[in-house]
Amino acid sequence: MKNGARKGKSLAQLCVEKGMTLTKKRKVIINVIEKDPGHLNTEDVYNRAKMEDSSISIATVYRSLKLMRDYNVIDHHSFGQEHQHFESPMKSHHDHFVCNECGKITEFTDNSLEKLKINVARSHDFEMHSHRLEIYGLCSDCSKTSQ
Amino acid sequence: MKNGARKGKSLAQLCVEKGMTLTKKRKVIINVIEKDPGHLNTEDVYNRAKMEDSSISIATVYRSLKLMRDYNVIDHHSFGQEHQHFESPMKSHHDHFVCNECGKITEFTDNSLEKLKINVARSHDFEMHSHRLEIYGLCSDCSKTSQ
DNA sequence: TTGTTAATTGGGAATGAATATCATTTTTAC
DNA sequence: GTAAAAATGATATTCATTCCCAATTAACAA
Repeated sequence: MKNGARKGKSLAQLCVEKGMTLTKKRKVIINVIEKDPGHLNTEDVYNRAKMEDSSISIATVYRSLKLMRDYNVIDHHSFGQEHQHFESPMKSHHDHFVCNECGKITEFTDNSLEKLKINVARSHDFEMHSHRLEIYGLCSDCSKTSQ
Repeated sequence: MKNGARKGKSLAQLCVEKGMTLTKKRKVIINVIEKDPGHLNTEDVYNRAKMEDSSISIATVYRSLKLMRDYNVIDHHSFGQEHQHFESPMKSHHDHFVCNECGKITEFTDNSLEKLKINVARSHDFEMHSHRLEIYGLCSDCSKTSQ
């Protein structure tokens, strides 16, 4: 399976395989992304990267993230009106719950949903490369307190 | 059903029901959205609205769209890095294919997919208000020519 | 190593969509 | 009609993202 094959490889390895030059700055950025299991926006990545290398520029962060996006080694999302978020594709594919109340983003996976997506694309003669599903509403915490 | 109940009502009616003031300018904007069956971005709406009322300002278009969004009488999307798109919710819910090559956005509906989304949200104790699914890849035209 | 060339970078300017401001106009409620 | 509230137009502002260019670093043949 696609994601299975990726597991075990570091983000750095993936970047090299795709032909990206691994500079010092990029290593720092990659490191930041790999360390964090959640969703990071560009500002987050920048702030954390600066802790390791204070000379790093926001432009480099933007460029590197864009590059990794283009090379398909990281996933990016833009939830609603929010800024772009990035996450390492090391983990297998998942979708998101976005809470309209507290803004919390939770991941979930559902195999039958994944299969259905593939079927739907196929039946519409669409060659699927990627997909994303976001479900908006109230997370369990917020739906309790709003009663 | 939710969308079924909406069918037949005009966007203008919906706005009034929700408590929005129906000004001349807003009528023009509503008219533009209702006329177009597809996806409009803010610039599109502005350009078309100006044909009916040349005095209309882009600020008013932004304000009106934002208002209608907040009142849940129109749907908005931001596909990938693209700008926001709007569409009338008169039509029943649908998802989108987004072609990475030509940028074309196609709608599709799949009932079993819809049901599955509901089930998944329920089983994760998430109170679903809305959802969106986008499938990225190559449309049938582009996947042919790229061979 | 060293030199040469290409790629990367830092910092600040530029871009562009979206929002805020405020004086003026239109709506609404009476 | 009139007064208060809401909406509008024009423009300024914000803010994430990208561009620009000189300086730095990487790649690699000799």
